[in-house]
Amino acid sequence: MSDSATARLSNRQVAEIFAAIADLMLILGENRFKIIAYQNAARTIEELNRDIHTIHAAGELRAIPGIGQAIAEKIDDLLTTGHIPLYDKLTEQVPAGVVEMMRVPDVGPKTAKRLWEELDITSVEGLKAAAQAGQIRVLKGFGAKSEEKILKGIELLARRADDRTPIGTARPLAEGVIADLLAALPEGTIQKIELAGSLRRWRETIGDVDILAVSEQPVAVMEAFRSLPQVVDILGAGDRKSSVTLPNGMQVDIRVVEARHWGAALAYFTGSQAHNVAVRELAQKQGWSLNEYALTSDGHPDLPDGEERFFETEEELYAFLGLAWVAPEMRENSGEIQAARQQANRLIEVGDIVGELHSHTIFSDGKGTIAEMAAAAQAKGYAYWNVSDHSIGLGVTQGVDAAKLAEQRAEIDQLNAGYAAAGSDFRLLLGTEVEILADGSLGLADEVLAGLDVVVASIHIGLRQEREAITERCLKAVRNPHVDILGHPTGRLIGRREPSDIDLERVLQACAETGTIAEINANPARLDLSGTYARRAVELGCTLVINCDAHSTDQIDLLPYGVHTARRGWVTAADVLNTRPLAEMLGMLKDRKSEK
DNA sequence: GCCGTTTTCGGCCCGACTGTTTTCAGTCG
Repeated sequence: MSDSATARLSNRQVAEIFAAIADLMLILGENRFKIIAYQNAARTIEELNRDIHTIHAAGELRAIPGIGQAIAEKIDDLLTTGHIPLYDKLTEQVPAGVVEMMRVPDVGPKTAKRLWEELDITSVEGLKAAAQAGQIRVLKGFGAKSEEKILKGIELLARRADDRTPIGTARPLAEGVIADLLAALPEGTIQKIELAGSLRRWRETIGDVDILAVSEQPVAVMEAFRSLPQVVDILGAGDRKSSVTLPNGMQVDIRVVEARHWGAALAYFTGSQAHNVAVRELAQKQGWSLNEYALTSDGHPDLPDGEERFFETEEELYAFLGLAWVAPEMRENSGEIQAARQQANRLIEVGDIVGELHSHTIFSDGKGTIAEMAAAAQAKGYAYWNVSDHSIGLGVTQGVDAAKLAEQRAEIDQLNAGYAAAGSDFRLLLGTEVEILADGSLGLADEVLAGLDVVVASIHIGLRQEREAITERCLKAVRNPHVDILGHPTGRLIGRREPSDIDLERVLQACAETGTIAEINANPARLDLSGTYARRAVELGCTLVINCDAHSTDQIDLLPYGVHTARRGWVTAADVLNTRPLAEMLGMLKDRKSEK
């Protein structure tokens, strides 16, 4: 940890420290419930949609679920002094390499501890050498196979640089596995098959792919699954459950259940774990024990123990427990169970989106012409499409200036006249994605922006500015009456570039005050705003827009990534600008300008 | 360590698979 108490820790960094405390306690054999408390705290902090410094300053740490007196004090220590005495003490007791060893698949805390204490192994490299030399089999309970497994695990660890895969990579691969598996089996072998786990919840990064299927021939499904051409390694091979890895190192698990178990099994394998625990606790209070197959009476007031209830759908299971069906995207134990007691949440759906307000053409870095993009939009059933090429001065790409915009306007007018003549209601709009320059001024003059239909303002350069500078820069753009939409607000690229240090709380507040629309960029590399911040934006009273930021006609198909990200933020169609028909949408933007 | 329309103390989710065992512990999800 840094000696400087002034170094500003991000929510993620704070979360990592609490997760590290939990890891160290695992090795030292601390009370397991205490460890769970630290793990829960780490997870909660990681997923907070407000800056932890803000919450700390407001004295509201204890209001965060899972943060009690003891952990709140430790957060206070960390944020004010840069240290947590307990953490410092734990790191002195356990070599860092021993914690690292737990990252090797199939090496857990017990194994790591024994290897350290009994063989003095304190690093992954040392572990590899010992396994190769056949030194581990001498331990009681270990054999040659254990050594093989460890070496395989280390290889796997090295192969995947990051242990989570961006959803944009994972989803097509997972869908390919399902398609190939269905094709490899005689028709009808599999009655039902669905992605579960974090993919079904549309998390932005995926740990393992979970696939759930119904079949009366589980063994045949297992064999076909493990024989798929893209399988490079088989990690587990049971009669109803198998695990394999794909060439990119991603793990895929499949599980086959009976049809009557589908509802409970799909809920179970969709998770999240925290959501499952909360649902099970709820079941328990009603006298039922819940597993991945069924509810079983256990201490029920009116029933003998052991009575089973099966559910063919998730809806039936939730209803039995007195809950409305919970959308998978909401299942993070962040209030969704309380919400489902009241009523079902009608979240936004892909079909609610009727237009796109952020797109590129060959006038900047896009690959399609205006006409080609428009044709793709019409084919998609959209009612409108805003052409918003980058403004000049972005450096990495050519951009539009006043003259180019006039050229685009002429082309758009002509195309629109054609649509009108053909009796189509589809309309092209002219906008721009104007650069928010380093000082907060914009890449095009106000007079030029005033002549456009919908203006998106975004940051692409100078993303590493310090917090105050980049926040002020953004606020200035948000307050500009000609700016309608703040594009991909944090500039992050998942797994490749951290978000800028922008104070989103202040920026979103300003959006709410000025009526500037905050974007959820649907490109799976961005998903910016994230689900958690989208939820915060709605809480603060912002209107959102979900845009594909398409640079080619096929990128129109990225929309689901944006909509499901919005659903992770509990967003409804009413919260989103481009669910509105053209006239209403433009009216909202106009009202906003007159208020500014 | 957290938490409370059964509790401020006493709970805290459940099962498959693996390897090395002869009945189970460890790991994982």
